[in-house]
Amino acid sequence: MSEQKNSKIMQDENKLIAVRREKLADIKKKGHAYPNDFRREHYAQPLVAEFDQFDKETLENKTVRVSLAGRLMAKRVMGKASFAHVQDMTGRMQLFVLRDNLPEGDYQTFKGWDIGDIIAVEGVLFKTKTDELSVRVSSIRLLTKSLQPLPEKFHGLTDQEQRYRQRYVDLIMNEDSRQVFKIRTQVINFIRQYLVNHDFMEVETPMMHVIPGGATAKPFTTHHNALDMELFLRIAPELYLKRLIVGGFERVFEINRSFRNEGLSTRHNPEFTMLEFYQAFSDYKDMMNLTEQMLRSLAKEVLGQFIVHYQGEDYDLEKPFRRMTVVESILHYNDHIDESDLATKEAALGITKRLKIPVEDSYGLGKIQIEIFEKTVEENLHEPTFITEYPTEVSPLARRNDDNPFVTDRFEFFVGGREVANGFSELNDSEDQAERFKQQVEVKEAGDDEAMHYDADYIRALEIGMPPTAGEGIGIDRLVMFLTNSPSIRDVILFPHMRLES
RNA sequence: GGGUCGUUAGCUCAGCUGGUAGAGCACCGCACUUUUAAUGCGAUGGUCGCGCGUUCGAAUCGCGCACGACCCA
Repeated sequence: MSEQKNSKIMQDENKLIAVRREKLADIKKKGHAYPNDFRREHYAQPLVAEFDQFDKETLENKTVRVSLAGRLMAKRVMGKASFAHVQDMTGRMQLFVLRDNLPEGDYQTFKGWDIGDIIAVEGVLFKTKTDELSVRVSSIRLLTKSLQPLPEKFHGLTDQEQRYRQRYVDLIMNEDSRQVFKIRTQVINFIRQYLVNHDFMEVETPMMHVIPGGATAKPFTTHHNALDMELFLRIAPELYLKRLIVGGFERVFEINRSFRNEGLSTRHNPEFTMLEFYQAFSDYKDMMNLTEQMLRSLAKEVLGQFIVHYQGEDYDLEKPFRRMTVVESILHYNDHIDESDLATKEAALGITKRLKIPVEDSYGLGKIQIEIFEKTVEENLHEPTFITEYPTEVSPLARRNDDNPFVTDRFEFFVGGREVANGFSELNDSEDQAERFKQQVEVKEAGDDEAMHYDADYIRALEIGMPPTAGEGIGIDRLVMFLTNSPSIRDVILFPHMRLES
């Protein structure tokens, strides 16, 4: 029967896995195959940090007993002696496994283990002929049998698709990848601490919205069975965070996952992480200053320096960030456009025609300016740059500028040719906000499914009274891309959305 | 949505104008007490992404599809 079963396995799985499955069956026959009674006392990297400085003899005299656990990543058997590497969450440690240092039979067992197995070892630290800190192993156990072979050790896992789909393998094999996600965690920790230190309060607001708001984007829909109602996954937490400002929590932030039902690209994942923060009694200029200081400190903290290397260019975040208006930036990057070309809708339409930018009849001058900006300016904004004075038409939640109501007190922050942040003085005039919502609804009814809904409860909140406030959203994924020199958003998301495997 | 490139052993990749499928590593066996891509010898391993077509004959040529990467809107 076992013969039959084995031959079936051979048909179903490749031989490498079948061999390992037989080894596992053997272990199961002898006892518990997945023991969970080992407790390690040390990690690889800290041991290197503490003991690598000592020479051979000093180390021998210290007799440092250690116990480690992790994944077997290399195994070099030379008769009765072997070298191996075990990898834990901090790094790798070399093992020197000698038959005569182990209990009878254990060495033979060890030789049957595979790269990828999870093992536990005990022994004494020493240095090899080549001066590598290692463990002279006196006890060794298999804790978890690995059935799937890991990629070949020299090249590792290089196929991008496999790295995204099987991130667990990518993390085992690629130090670079581990580093990216460690930095991501540090970025989030730093930002959280930075804001907390500035009296901000971290909050959690709903991810299921009855009315999707706070951004112009297509939402995902879902359904609540008991209430029999359609719900939307949030596209932004903005309107809830500002309700909290109304409620008297004058500085709030949320590191939030938001969802937008758009295409996939190297800059877009359907779910993404954003920081939004709001501060009462401040304006968009305060937000720009805070952003500049926070990003500067962030780079220094997680990279150890102000210089960021991104895709072949160096960015010095210590220098003051550039600031220019939307119109200024268009003029700066387009020799053939002058101010009068952007002053009226008719003139601006001449430019879009010349640049072959598709335009809808419903677009006003503000929207047309932004289309020109996105087409001709955005990708050129490499140096850290704040772009200000966004048209009111494309900023339905932002406060109008006191001197020029055509634009709002809003900015976006760009670096490396990508938008990373968006902030503004908040619109707290409930009547103006109601008007803007109505305009959005009109645009929506005209066919723009990214336009906003009318949110009556939000208007009610503003009527209670929201103090003068400024707020901002920062795309954490894009920020991490920049700081880790990652060309694709998928490189900084542990499990990026992929099509189904065929 | 459009274009370009890719998909061959567990992994990394060769495979020319069509003629019985290859290497390295891994795996299996043997040897080996300081290696680190360990080494030496030997063996095993394939629905060439999927489908249709052209052909005496297709990994190779054509068409379609799937998935991925990059570029463009």
